[in-house]
Amino acid sequence: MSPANAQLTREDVVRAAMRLADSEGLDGLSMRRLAEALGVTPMALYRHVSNKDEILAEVVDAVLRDAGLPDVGAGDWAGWLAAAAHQLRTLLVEHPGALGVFCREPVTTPAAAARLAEGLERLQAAGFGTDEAARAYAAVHTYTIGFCSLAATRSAGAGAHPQVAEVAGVDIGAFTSEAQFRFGLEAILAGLAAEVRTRA
Amino acid sequence: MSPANAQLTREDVVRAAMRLADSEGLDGLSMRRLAEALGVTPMALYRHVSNKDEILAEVVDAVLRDAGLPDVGAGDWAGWLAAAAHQLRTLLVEHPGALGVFCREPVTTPAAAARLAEGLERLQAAGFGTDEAARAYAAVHTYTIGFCSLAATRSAGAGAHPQVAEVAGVDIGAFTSEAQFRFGLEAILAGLAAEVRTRA
DNA sequence: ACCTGAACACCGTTCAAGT
DNA sequence: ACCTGAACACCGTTCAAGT
Repeated sequence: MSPANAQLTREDVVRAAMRLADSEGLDGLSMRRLAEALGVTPMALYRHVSNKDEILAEVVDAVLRDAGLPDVGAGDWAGWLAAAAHQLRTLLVEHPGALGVFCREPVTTPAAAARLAEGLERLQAAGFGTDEAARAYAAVHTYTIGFCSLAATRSAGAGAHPQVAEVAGVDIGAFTSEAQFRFGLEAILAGLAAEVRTRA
Repeated sequence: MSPANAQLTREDVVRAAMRLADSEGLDGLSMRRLAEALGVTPMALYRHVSNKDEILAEVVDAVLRDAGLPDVGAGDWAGWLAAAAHQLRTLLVEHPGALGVFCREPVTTPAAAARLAEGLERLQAAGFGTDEAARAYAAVHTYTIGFCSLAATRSAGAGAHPQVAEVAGVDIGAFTSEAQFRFGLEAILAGLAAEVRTRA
């Protein structure tokens, strides 16, 4: 089945891990299944990566790098943050393997650092202080990760949970809709805008 | 060692699970270790609960019930939401087992439903529409879970990760401080206040 | 009714060995 | 240099059996 006559590379491992996590979900990504998908024994992977966490970190970096950074006109800090948040949400929905990493450990890969650096630059250019810019970026980032983390529990199992639709008369499913994401994001951005206005 | 002469009860199992998760972290809570702590074989647990998820759900409900609801004067919707968020954050830091459940599945236990119901009541009394109230509650809830999820990755291992302090010149550790939590929370609440003001 | 022993189908990872 | 086989120390859960 597997046409992998050629030698296995680190890139092969990472790309296969992305595909496996995309299709099977985060729980479906195991070293053993990954090895199977590559037509190789589990231990062969350890020639190319030192452990599973390293694979996941590479998956995150690949996903962020593939996406690039939001293309928003300079000067519009809120627009950039919003675009970055929406883009990150889309990525994490499509790549549950990456979401798992964000929830498990601090993500400090090159692509993540580049993203943070550009965010800070735009915020500072708009009048945010150094600390304030970091806090603003972190607030949006935290909200986005949290939202995706909750959203994943509602969709991943595809019926794993009893599909509880209502709690206290509220449609729980709507908690993870895109409209809900936008609502909360805009509240944060409005709050940040008010904050920076008082500084200026 | 174990003085469990008396018969095992469901309550015993849940309380032991809380203690284990509190002391060993979420990863340390396994059926086998839980059984060991109770001086019993793993399968004995299945007489009292149907699976691990059920234990975790009970842990969440016990934690929320023990905490009660914030005691804030009527009329102050923002104060109540802020108190509820800070309280939830404290609970989740102290009980990583509960955090794991929030990140894994929709929490719809009685105590969670009571919490949601009171939040909605207060928001609606303050002029939020039915949908708007649910969205406002969800935004704060999402932010809080997300924050705690990220915070847990920085502290749980207690040095499991290389303690990367700086990314792009920013102190990553500050992303999960209580001051940062307050900052983001206040931004959301300010945004929500502005939103409801335009409705009124 | 309550608990145990043995087993099934999984994990991540290490170590010694093969080519 | 690259991969394999066997093994270690774990998981959650089921099933048949013991008392």
